[in-house]
Amino acid sequence: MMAKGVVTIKDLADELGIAPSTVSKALRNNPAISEETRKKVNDLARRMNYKPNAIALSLRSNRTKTLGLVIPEIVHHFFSLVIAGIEDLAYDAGYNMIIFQTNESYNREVIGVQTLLASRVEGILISLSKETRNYDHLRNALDQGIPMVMFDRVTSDLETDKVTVDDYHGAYMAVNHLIRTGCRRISHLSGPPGLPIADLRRMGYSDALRDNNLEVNRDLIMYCDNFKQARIRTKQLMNMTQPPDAFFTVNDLTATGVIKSLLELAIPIPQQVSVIGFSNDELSQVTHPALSTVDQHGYQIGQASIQLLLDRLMAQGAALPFIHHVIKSELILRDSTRISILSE
Amino acid sequence: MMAKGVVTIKDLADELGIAPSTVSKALRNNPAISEETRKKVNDLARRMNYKPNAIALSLRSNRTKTLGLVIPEIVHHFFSLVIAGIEDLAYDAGYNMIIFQTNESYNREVIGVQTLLASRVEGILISLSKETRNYDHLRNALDQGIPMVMFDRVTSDLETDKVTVDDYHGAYMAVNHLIRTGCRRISHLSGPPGLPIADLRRMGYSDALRDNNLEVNRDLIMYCDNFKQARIRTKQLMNMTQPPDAFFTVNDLTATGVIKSLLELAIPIPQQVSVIGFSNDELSQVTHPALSTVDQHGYQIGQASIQLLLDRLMAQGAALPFIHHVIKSELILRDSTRISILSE
DNA sequence: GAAGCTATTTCAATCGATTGCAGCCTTCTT
DNA sequence: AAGAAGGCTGCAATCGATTGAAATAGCTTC
Repeated sequence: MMAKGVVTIKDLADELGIAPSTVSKALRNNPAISEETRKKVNDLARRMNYKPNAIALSLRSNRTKTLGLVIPEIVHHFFSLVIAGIEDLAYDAGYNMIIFQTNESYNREVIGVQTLLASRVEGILISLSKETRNYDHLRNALDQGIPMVMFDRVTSDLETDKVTVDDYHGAYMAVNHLIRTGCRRISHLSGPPGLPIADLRRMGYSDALRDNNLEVNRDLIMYCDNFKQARIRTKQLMNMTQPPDAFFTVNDLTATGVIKSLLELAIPIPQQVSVIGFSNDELSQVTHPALSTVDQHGYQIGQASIQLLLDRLMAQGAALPFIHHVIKSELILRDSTRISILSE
Repeated sequence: MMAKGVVTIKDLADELGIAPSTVSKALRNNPAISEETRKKVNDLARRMNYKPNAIALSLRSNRTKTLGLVIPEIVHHFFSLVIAGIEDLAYDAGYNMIIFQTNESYNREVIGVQTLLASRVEGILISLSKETRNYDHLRNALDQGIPMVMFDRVTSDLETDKVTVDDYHGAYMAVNHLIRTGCRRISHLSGPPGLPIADLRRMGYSDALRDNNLEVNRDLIMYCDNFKQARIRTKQLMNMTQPPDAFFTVNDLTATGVIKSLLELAIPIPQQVSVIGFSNDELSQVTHPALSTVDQHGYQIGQASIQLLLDRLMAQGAALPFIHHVIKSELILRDSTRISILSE
């Protein structure tokens, strides 16, 4: 049975000795078809396990029920959370997701977007690669009328819906908490300048200091966003004549490097030095002491992004205003920071 | 310019006053077309930013250049590594990936596979959900001639290519190392019975004990595979009159729970108690002490899986033998285990 | 000048499904 | 008994691109 591979409407028609168009109408419950024929067709379709060819349907309807996702790296807890959020809602709305990872390469991002366009995705979700400075590939997509939502790594050069976390405010809250618990020399291990999320977090850090009448000391700010570098930088910083009494890092992995180095130096956390990361990765609950951090709510970012895209698809090209949805970040206090000692 | 949306071959033909078939042949460098026409067509195509409609091509050629991936959860370091391995090679081979996550639900797995079939993917990569006991949805796909590769969570009920990590051997190596470094009462925190990867790791544990003439003590084996439970179980076990001197856990997150509890109990690691996890997640280098573990090589598993699938697609349905590719696991020794003290 | 060649181009069918319209067959009406 | 009406079914075009076959134009040759 069914050695021929895939069953088409024509196969059903031939089997029953009727026209393909009749079969099609019967399957779609067109009222012009008699009850008898309808039943015959449906029965046979079930028996032969007929499934409509989505490709043919797409060609005819010009709808692919497919969305494209372009993402820097899947192997990041944050991004995989975003993907999960997107997947879950896309699935409920009956959309397939084609996923491209750019590995932070601009070239792959361009090719990815082009491939998605060739596949006739109905919409695109994208988080920009670290290298991306030119947006022609995205303008191209927008010109073709493909709706787009940028999330997390966005640019103000394009008019699209956007979803970001309030990096600035998250950083501000974190640093403010450090100050309120008595820290005065707070070091910041930051991401590369020019990367918006890193810049925003650095600004939040600086502004929190200023608002508390603390000077921003450039010697305490380093560009360092991974575990290995953090190990080195921490020891350098702790060797200063006036070492920091707290670290605020651009991500959790960097913070774990700080913690590890501090433990090796036998510096008590948080009694002598406090540490706050950023992301609330899985690993933040696992360190000793458990890491205080800022939750980015990746799953919600994913959900908000796909929701904006679905809304726009629903609107059928009606001119909805562009929305920039800012997801609230949340300060998660664990054991790498002191309990608030200053109350106002 | 280009307000009409997407450019088709017919648009080019109308613009030049020639037939669509001529345009098509010119674009594909058919020798029957004059140099002059070819140039005119290619120039216009570039100017109007013509891109062939992949849907139409798929319908005609019956090739979608798309593969399907069904995976329990994206938000797992191991699985995201696998996806990355798959993505990278699929991309190089010119294939798109449609991804479905089942969230460990059998129903979603069935729907996912059916959707992939409707989308006419050319092949399927799948890691079974924890619930899956019936394989009709997969047999269905195989009957339609869709090649399939199962990875990590596989079943012997189906004849397909498979890629797994040598869980048994990894566990055996881990426990053997514990014994060689002097541990005698080794507890195992295991995954649910019936889940092949958990069963294999438990067997590796038991066999290593037996081969070293140690008894398998059922009191030291617990079903516990997450951080929270591990915190509780560890304290229970350490309260025994003869507490364990080592823990081997089914995954890294569980191991981090053990470490945290031991630290709280002020039990020195590895001097009094050793710990080995399984996976080599990002978090294993982050604990204090850094966690010894077994690397599953997720990225390679992904690469091996997609390679098997691509090979089969290349073979054009020729009857290749089914391959079960077992990826070597690797014991990663960090600071939660002692240095080998017994040499033979 | 008619037949034959060659170089180009167009026609038409195809992939699988959908759908407005035409057409056929019954049956009812007058 | 002829014509109208209504119920079903089939025809053909369509979506975008490809490709073998047919057609056309231009040119040579005897």
